[in-house]
Amino acid sequence: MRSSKTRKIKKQPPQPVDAGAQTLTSESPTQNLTLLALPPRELAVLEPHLEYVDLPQHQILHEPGARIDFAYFLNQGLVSLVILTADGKSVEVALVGREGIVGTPLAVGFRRGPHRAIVQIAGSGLRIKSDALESALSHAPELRALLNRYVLIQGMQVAQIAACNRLHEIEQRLARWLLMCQDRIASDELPITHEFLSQMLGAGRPSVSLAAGILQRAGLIENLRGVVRIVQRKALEESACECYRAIQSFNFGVGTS
Amino acid sequence: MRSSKTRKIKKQPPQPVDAGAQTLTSESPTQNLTLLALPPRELAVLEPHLEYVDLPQHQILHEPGARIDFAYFLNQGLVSLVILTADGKSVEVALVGREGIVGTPLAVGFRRGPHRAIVQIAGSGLRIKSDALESALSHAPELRALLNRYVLIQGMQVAQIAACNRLHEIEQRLARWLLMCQDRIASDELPITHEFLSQMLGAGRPSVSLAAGILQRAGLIENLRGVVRIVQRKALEESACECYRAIQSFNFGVGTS
DNA sequence: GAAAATGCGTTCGCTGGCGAACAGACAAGT
DNA sequence: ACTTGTCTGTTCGCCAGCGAACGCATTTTC
Repeated sequence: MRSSKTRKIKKQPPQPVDAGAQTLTSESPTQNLTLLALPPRELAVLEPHLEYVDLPQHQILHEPGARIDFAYFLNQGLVSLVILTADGKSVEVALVGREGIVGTPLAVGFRRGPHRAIVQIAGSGLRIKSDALESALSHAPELRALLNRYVLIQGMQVAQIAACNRLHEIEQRLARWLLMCQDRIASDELPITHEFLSQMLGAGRPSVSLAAGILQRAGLIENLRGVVRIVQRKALEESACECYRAIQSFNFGVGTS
Repeated sequence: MRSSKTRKIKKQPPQPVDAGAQTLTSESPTQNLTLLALPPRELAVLEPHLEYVDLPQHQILHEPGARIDFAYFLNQGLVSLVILTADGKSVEVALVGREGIVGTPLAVGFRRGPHRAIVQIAGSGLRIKSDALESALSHAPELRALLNRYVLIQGMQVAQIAACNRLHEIEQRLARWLLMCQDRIASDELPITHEFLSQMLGAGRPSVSLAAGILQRAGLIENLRGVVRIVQRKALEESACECYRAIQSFNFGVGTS
């Protein structure tokens, strides 16, 4: 059992959810891969309902069991889907960047989901109201197909994480997480604390610090205050488990024949 | 590392895959909940392509990375989706009974998936060729919706298992598995060995025997040779983790507002 | 009936990781 | 300057579970 201080993952400084919201203009095209893959006609259907939002670190996009009011198409940054247990522990079960969408339940008409969606690395994105998305879906078959495909792929990734959680040790899992994180953001400096890492990996904080220390002494990463810098990307891949490559591979080659 | 004897989950007695195949007749209506939920018009689209099959224990329906030739709608029995690692270990990541479908990748047009699908408890079902399913999908919007919804729900279940694998102990996980298994078959006698259980739970066989011994001494179950009998269902639910109820709840209440 | 295979129960040494605790480094605010 | 809060590094006792091994019972095969 964790202390009550860390039971809630992070106390939010009070900030209006609408901070930074503005309409998408043609001067600021999206970088979200799902939106980019849409045919122009369908993008035009969505566009009037898309709203630009900044996503500050640790902002919570939706809570387990609560209404999901928006779907988010990320431009940059990283969102974790997390399961919280009754005794205050937590594990990350999926990781979303600009390749996907936050709010998958909406893709099949559900308005609630069992996960917390929390911004791990600050970024930005376009959001759309649940109602607007649902009515758009009936006029956008390609979007529907893309989202359903993404739901399946995310399921595969979750399954791999399930196996990894059971079979692999913390050092390998830490390496995997750092790599998956770096794949989704530009920099090689990941602004994240060991405490947060421990909650993503479902491990104790000392275990994370220990594993991170080993990786640091091996010259693969560097532990700064609230920042992990990736020094030797290639070597880090070596010390990650097979799950890393497996999960990455799901983003393309699985389908079609 | 396991001994080479147990590396392959089970050597199959050579049996023709088509054993017991025959056409679905109106005298043998399906018990598969997905098929039963279809409007008659769409069921009629599928029916000429559905083929009855017996599913003997330990039959493998598809292998990771290999072509998926059929989708299966189970009538009775239980199929596990399993991830195999390079070093010969295995974990179950999902469990399918008559509520769903085996071959989810086909729902979005993929022909391969990363899991092994293996029959845990013998049963029967209706299968359909991948091609037939895909062309049927374009004329059966309700089927498409049902399958996509199932893909999402299965993803939620996998996520819960991912958390469970990380956070809960083997005794609780064993109880969860036995309950989930019994929910999907009629009897209270589960024909499964500790060895298989250990591969589903991603644990060592002695750990399973030990946990099963504790549950037996507590009067909750009875360990026979190749069979686990559930004696005190209610009490068994008590000793399972919260994940059991969570996973069950996904099969209904999550969606719609 | 004998031999072989299968499955369960149990033991034992070992280790990864937990949980609690404390010290020291750094950052921000006053 | 001092204080307070945050973050990392490290220690320590403890235990769940691993992996290998052995004995024994039951079932299957020949």
